Amino acid sequence: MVPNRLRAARTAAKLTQEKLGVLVGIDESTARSRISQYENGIYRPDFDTACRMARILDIPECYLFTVDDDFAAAILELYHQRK
Amino acid sequence: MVPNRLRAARTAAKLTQEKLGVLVGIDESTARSRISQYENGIYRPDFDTACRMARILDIPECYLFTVDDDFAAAILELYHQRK
DNA sequence: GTACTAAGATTGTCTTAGCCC
DNA sequence: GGGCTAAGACAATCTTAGTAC
Repeated sequence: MVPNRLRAARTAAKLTQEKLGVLVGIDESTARSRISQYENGIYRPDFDTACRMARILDIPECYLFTVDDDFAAAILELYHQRK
Repeated sequence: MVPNRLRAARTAAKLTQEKLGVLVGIDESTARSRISQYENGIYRPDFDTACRMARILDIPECYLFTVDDDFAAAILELYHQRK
């Protein structure tokens, strides 16, 4: 997962790290720590967790795995066109 | 990573599991085992390995992380349009 | 030759318990 | 409140060695 994509999508959704973590099913005692580790590139979530985050943030899961910024933007467009 | 996406892209590229593994920098003594484990969903590669595989297979890395088949096809189209 | 798998070795993430602003 | 991080606990992957077709 690309750490910056997660942070960008979370702040766009106006959620705190803890709120996002709890919404995807992480225990509230560890949600803050884990999301922070993901956004700072210390650790990577497993694919299922990434998919749940994408669902909450209303983005396609593959957006979180796109390195190129322009291609990432194009994917978001494609996603909203199809909704 | 979605195991079937990797297998589909590898067979489309007409590579054996071992050949793909070696091309992405995995030692030839373990390449066969690891790619097999990835394609059968036993283990998941780390993101860097997935990106190197995508590069060899000429697909966007995010294609390997797209669950929906139709959206995956659309991403491939988008990728080839932009090349 | 090609693909698959069990199990110990290895490397990763997760939780806990704090910290700073 | 919101975000970040060190370190031990824990769970994942990787390598080895071998099987099956």
